[in-house]
Amino acid sequence: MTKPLPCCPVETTLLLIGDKWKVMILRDLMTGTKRFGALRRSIPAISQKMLTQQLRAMEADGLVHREVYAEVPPRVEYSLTETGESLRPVLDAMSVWGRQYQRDQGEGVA
Amino acid sequence: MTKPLPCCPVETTLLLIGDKWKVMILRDLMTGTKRFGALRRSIPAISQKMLTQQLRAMEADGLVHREVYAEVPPRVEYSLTETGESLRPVLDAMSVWGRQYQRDQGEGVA
DNA sequence: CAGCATCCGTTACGATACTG
DNA sequence: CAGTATCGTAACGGATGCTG
Repeated sequence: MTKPLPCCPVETTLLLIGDKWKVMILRDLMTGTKRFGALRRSIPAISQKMLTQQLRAMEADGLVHREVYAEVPPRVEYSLTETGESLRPVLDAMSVWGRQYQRDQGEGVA
Repeated sequence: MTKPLPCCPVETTLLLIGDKWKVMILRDLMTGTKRFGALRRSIPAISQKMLTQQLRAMEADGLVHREVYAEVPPRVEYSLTETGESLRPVLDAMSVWGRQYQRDQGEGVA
């Protein structure tokens, strides 16, 4: 057990998606199955290490499905599991709030 | 500007509440105004430094209101701003999902 | 192409001590 | 009571090089 032991549901959720990269990966996979390289390209500035790491974590958490094709050159496709899909409302709520917040406060930000 | 520059609304939200401590503080303040010491006592294992730090950040972000009473002994009360209050649906969504997730994964958290 | 192992700098965080 | 300041460690995360 490497997890810092959540005490409430909110924290559970946060442990699973409360990460800059994870939400971006999720957002990306929300639009459909993607290859490793595609994810990497579509997420600016993410290192390969981080991408692998986060994907593995999310796979272990049952949010992401990893399909490995034994071909040459190798191909690995990532997609959301049902559980991962079920996060959509949560991410939407965050997105809606974030947008509203930016309108409220982010006016002065150039 | 210390913020890592968010590119999408989801990330904006995450930057503001995507933190173990912040959600706990928010949850706490959702039930009403609380003093510094009360917050500290109600949040297990948080260091005083972290509490101050997070509260200041949230204050700067306009989520939390800080009321200082010039008395002896000093008293400082924290409460949610309207913006902070508006996070309730988001936290609720996270809470609902987290609870469902725990049930799905059969994680019997003692 | 996808991924792992290693090194290594930066930052986060906790513990502690001091102040109004 | 509610902080601030300092310090040392631990973890995070990026860059690079090697493999199937």
